[in-house]
Amino acid sequence: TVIFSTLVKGLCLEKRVAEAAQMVDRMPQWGCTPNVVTRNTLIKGLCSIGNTAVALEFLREMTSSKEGSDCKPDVVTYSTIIDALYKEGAMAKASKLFQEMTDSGIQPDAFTYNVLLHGYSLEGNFSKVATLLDSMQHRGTRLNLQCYTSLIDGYCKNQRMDEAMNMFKQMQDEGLKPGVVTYSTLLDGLCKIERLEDVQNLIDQMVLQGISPNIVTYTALVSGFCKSGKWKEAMEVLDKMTDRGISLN
RNA sequence: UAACAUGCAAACAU
Repeated sequence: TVIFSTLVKGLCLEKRVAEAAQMVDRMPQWGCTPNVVTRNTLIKGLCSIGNTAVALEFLREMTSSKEGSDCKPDVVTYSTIIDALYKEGAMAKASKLFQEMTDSGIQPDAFTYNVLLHGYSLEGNFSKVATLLDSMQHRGTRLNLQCYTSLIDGYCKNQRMDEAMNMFKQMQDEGLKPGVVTYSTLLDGLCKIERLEDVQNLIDQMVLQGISPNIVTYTALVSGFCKSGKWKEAMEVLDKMTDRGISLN
C-alpha cells in the first residue's frame, strides 16, 4: 500500500490524475488496499488539476466508508480540500467544510487554520480572523511560520502595514524565525506602498539573520523600485543578483 | 531494536 501510494503521488505530480485513479482502483488485484493516505494523495491530485468537485465526491465516499476501514477522512483530507476551495476563491464553501470537519470531531491543526486565516485576511475579513485565532487558542493550536506569513500577507495586501509589522515582531517573540517567504512578503508590502527606507532596513536585517533573498524577493524589489521610478536602485538589484549568481528570468 | 507514502505561506511580464 505504501508503494502504491508513492506511485499515485508520482502520477499526480505529473498531472496524470486519471491514471492515478485507475491505479488506486486496481490495487486490490495486487492484494493491496488503498488507505487514507492513498486516498488523500489522490484527492490532492484532483485538487491540483482543479477538480474539486470530484475531490468532494471522494470525500463523501470516505465519510460513508465503514468504521475501522482506514478510509475515514482525516484532518489531511479536509485540509486538502479546504485549501483547494480557498484557492478557487470559494471561502464560503471552505468555511462550511471546516464546520463539517469540526462537527464530525476531527481536530483542525495549524495547516487547516492557516488556509482559512490566509483566505479571510486577504479578503480583509479580520473579524473572522480574530474568531479563528480565538478558536486556535481555545484548542491550544499554536500559530506556525506559515500562519504568521499568511497573516502578514493579508495585512500587507490590505495596506495595514503596522499590523503586519506587529505580527512580524510577535512571531519572533514566540521564537519563530521568519523565513525567506516571510521576508519577501513584507518587503513586497513595503515596496508597494513605496516605503523604501524600511525596505532597505529589512533587507539588512534579513541578511543579518542569514536569510538569502531569492528570485521572488528580488522581483518584488525590482517591481517596487520601478513603480517608484527608482531606476538606479532597480538596476543595482540586478547587479546584486548577477553577483550572487542568480540568473535573470 | 529498524525502513517507507498524503495537506498550508511570498513576487513579476506581453
